[in-house]
Amino acid sequence: MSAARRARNPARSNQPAAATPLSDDLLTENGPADVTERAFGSANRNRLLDQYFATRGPIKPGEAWEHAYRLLLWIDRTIGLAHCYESDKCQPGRHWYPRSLAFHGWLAERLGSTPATLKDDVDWLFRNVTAGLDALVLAASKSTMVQKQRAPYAGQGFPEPGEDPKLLAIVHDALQEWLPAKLPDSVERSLVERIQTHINQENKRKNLIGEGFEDTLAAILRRIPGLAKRYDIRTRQVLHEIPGFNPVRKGQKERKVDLVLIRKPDGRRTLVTAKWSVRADREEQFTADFRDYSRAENRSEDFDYILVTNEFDPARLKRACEVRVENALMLTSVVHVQPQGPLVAYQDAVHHKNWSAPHVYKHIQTGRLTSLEGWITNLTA
DNA sequence: TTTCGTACTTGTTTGGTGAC
DNA sequence: GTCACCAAACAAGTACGAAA
Repeated sequence: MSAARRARNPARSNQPAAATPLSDDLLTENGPADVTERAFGSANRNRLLDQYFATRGPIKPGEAWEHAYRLLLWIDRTIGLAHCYESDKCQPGRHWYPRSLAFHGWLAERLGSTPATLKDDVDWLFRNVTAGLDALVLAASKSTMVQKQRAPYAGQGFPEPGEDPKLLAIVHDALQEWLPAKLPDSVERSLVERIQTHINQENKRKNLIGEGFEDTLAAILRRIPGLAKRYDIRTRQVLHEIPGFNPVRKGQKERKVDLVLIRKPDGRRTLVTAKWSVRADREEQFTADFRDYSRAENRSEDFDYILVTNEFDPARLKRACEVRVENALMLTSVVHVQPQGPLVAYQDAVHHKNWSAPHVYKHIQTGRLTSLEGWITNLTA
């Protein structure tokens, strides 16, 4: 990467970067001054992570999962419970609803919260990313630039941004008994815009969970006493920039590793694939990545290949623990943010011999499926 | 500097199969 | 009929690199 490009994309330099200021045009009088144009981008994520940890001091291995959940775990708005599985299967009456209830209650207790207030104790990163974004989006629709763009069409009845007659009808229908009079048009538009912005922001969460999970893990590891001194910790590292790996052949695509830990005393390399959740297509990717890493390795030395995940599905966890390459387990370790979570969720299924849950229970017992705490403790040993 | 295409991440939606 | 499990298509956003 050129120096000029690195300057334009400070996040890729692995160095904390200052937030990019917004143009004045997008700021309201009361608008946020510190919201970046790339609110979900690396620079803003790391700025917020620094802010989150600024008052918290060093982290003990046993606290790592709490920080991961406080930062990233969210409440599924359709059921009001902590998200642990696909939304459709968690709806009331379906088989993951009681499991979501169990997990929600357990988590509230463990975080010193209550089932009612847990929503305020998790999802810190997303709530802070979007805190100013709502105002920003609403301000953008009224900015001088927008007024200028609409000027040639003034008075021709063009729809205003955010007009949604159906949504408005729902609001009116629900509130007609309590509304003394029709709301002014400007109030109606503002209300609809705020509702739409609120819903749209939720759709952006997945973008924070992706690289945000990698950044959160790195931020936690760097704050474990002694770990940052002992390991070189890098996120989204190009494979050939890791000691002992060849560059890709000409014409082939560069490989990046989600998280890399290089032990300073002996150069032992730990390649981490961080996936908040797992799907079948991503499982295939684990194997493809591992084969590429193995082919590129040029020291003839072992390296560790670790999956860190928050997947709750027992079948997917089981497969991750058991996937083999050339008659050996492919993953050195499978790390779950907090294995007690899945166990609490599907305790009803751990004795069902034909399901995957008992296998997951066994993998946890044997240490094949370990916790964030267990993995970090092992790193510091 | 801006625009566009591509690659990548995530969760959601939809639909299917097989066991019980 | 219910549930676990599987798979593909999709949606939304970030980031990179090339071209204009």
